[in-house]
Amino acid sequence: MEPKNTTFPSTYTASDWEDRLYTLWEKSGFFNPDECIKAGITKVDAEPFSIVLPPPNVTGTLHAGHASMLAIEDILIRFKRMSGYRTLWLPGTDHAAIATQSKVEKLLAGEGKTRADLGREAFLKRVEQFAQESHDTIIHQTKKMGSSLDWSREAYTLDEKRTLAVRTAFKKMYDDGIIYRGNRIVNWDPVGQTTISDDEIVYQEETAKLYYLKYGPFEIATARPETKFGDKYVVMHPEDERYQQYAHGDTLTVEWINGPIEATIIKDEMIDREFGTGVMTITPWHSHVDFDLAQKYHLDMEQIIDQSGHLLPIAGEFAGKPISEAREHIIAKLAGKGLVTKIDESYVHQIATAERSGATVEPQIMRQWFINVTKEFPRDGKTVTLKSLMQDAVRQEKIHLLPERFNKTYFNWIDNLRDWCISRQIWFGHQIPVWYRGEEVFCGIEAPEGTGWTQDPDTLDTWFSSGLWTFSTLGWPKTTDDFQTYHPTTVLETGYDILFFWVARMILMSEYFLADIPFKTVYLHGLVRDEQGRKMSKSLGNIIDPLDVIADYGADALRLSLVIGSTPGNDLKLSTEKITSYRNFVNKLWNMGRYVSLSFDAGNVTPKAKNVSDHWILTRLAEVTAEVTAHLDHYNISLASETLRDFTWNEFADWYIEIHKIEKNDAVLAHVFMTLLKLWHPFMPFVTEALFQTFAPNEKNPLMITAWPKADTLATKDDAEQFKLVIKLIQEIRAIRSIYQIEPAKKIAVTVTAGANEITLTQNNGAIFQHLARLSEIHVIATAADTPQNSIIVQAGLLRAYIELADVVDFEKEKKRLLKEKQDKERYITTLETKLQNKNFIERAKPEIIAAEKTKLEEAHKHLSDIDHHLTSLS
RNA sequence: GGGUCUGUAGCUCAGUUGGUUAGAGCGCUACAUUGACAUUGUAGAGGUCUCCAGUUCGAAUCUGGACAGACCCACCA
Repeated sequence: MEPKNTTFPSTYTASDWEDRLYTLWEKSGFFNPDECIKAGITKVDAEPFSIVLPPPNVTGTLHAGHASMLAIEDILIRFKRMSGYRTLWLPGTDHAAIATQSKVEKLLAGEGKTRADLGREAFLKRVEQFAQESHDTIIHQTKKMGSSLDWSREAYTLDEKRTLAVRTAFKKMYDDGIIYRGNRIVNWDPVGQTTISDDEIVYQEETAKLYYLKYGPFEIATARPETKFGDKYVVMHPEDERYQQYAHGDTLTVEWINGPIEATIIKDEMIDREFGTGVMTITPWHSHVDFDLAQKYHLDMEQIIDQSGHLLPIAGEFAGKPISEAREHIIAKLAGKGLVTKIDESYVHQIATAERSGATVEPQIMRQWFINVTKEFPRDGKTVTLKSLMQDAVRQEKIHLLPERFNKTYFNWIDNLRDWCISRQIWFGHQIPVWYRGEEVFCGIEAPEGTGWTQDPDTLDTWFSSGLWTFSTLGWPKTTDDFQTYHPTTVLETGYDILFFWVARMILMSEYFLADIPFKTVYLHGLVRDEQGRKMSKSLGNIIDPLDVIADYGADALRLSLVIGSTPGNDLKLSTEKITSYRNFVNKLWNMGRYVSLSFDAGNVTPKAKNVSDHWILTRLAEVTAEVTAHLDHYNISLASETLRDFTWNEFADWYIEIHKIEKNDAVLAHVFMTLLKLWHPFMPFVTEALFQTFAPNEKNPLMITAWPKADTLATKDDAEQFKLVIKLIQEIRAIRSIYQIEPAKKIAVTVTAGANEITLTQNNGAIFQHLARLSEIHVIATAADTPQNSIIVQAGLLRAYIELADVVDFEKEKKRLLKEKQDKERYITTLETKLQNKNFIERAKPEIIAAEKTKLEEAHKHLSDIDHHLTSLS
């Protein structure tokens, strides 16, 4: 039979459909919740469901990790939209200050230029041009994934509205004294020529030389002799008995690199007595711990190394030399003076490097802008700090992290949190809204009136603007409808690698400015790795480009492979084999549609269960609908799609469609298939919409906005149960065919029996066997209560089938098979009986479990007696 | 140094509060193939649930320990 629709090809070609369908959806306007309300699809007072897209950096293109983020979020959004929620998914991009600037600087370096050659204005133009190109690429890729984002609300962290939000936020914090400017020790990146935050540091293990130096009567150890010129404090533990003769504050003259200096004894408990000799000298200008110590005792601090990594005049003859060059010379000089006692060549330590430039971070004391995370202020009659606000949001379960174990990591991070340095010495970003004129300082949203003002040249850490993202995108500081409807947002879905960078900072900002949480649930996805579990990187050449995959396999296949097997907090391995297998599944679904189209009659036919197979499939459909809905409600996206896939392939395609070829009920077939299209739509929007449009072309009412299926059914459970047994029995019979290698052409004659008070074979499922004769070469010759002679027994529940195979079967072999089965069964019965005779079990186990065990025992006894009976009949 | 997680079939992993004779996909083996689909179907083989001890009537599941691995945080100079 030809398909009614002769244009229904036997293979689904994703590229023929995807762009067309995305345009169809976009034109419909239904990505925008306002349009859904206008069209009556969503009720005005419906519960809102909102997600703001974690804005990709405008540094280039999207990778597999972005693709997985888009897939997960789109699934949640499409599911909720179909379920009737007022659903908003808001897109945007991030200017990503340092990352973007350094990318452009690299491009410039290729042309032999630096940012200084261009000047601030021309350089910024260049960056913005690059950012615009990246933006366009990213939007194109995002659409290719099928993302149902509301483009009418698109935002950019550096656009006009977000700039207003940033300046408003800065001014408020400045006025409240939360933001302050101060001389403090910061992480200086000598290559990027900017400060960076603690989180932008990557520690790398390095084997270096550890020098043991004579410092007066003491011996100190250092890996960095070049910082030691100004060391005039020597620190030891107050309870260290070796140094009892020295008191805190004592001074003594020691011979040092450039001649004698006066050293002061400091006693402090932070010293580890076990390390080296238990004595160290400090360099407050270039070490965080030393700085803390110097502040504690009000010690002098002196700069030794300049911002480009060269030694200052304090180094005497070494002044002007870069660190790397100076180190060995300094040691040589010290050795000449007899001050080097030992050199440990294999000292392993962690050195701090800048994430972006790769340079070794040099701590420096500099004048920078900070957010004070420990400043106390009143809130609702209590005294709070930014730290405590961040802790409480999660501790009081206003925000749920998924998986929950990240709570601990989160609290741990906050405990160790220091003031956040928010100023950066780069050009691309939000320039700090502070102006100076002589001693005057002005902070405002606009530049101050009058002449002679100059704006602070620094820009803000990019995470300052991203921290405002959940509400700056919704119109804040204005009180817009969007803000009132969609904030706090429902879910934040992002990678666990930016929990601190971003998630924590959004909580900080939202709690401070709105006294509210930014989102209720945080779904933290893992990293996408290659098939061997390695990170994807250019140098390994193992990058899977989402666009390539979409071109070769289609967006739906990519989405499935990114979602199935992916659980919150765990990394995902992606391989082409995996993508291929889901492409196959997409095609399988397409062909199910092709089969359904053979008998599909447009027009709404109410499905009515006739055959037991109908009762079965409708009951299962209802069960699966309920399961999938529950899984999605609990963010178990992988489980939801696996449940659906198993049902679609193993039950609907392999059984129901096969049976439909014999026992037709077109209305039920079409109903189940159409319901499956809806259930699958969030996971694979393209192929489901393509099928939907093929069956019932309706561009105004796409599948995308049809109502999510309900889990009720007209079928009866008993009939469904009965059919399950029949399926099981057929599987047993097929196994026999395989065991005895009975050729497929040969029909098997089967006698089916069931006891009078047990499940009986109705006219209907008796018919199934007869019809199945063609399908699985099973031929039911009778239904009887008696055991036929010389036959093989198979059973499913209380159904039994006797297969008459006298001409093909070696009955000695069959006896052996039965004896083995008997042994297994007896062992099983013993286990069950022991269990059921156990008083503790009877008293403590749940009644359902006991009942289930009893049924199992009953069945096992029945099977055993059947086997016995059959064994005697064989001999 | 502190912390988190993982260890189940050859591979990738499910396994909800302890209770079916421990599951799936891929791979492997055998068979089938004009059929909606060779991007398919049917069946099979394959597991001491890393190891040891404990709690319990009962442990893949809970507790302690060992071993192996992954990751995060932290400038012991």
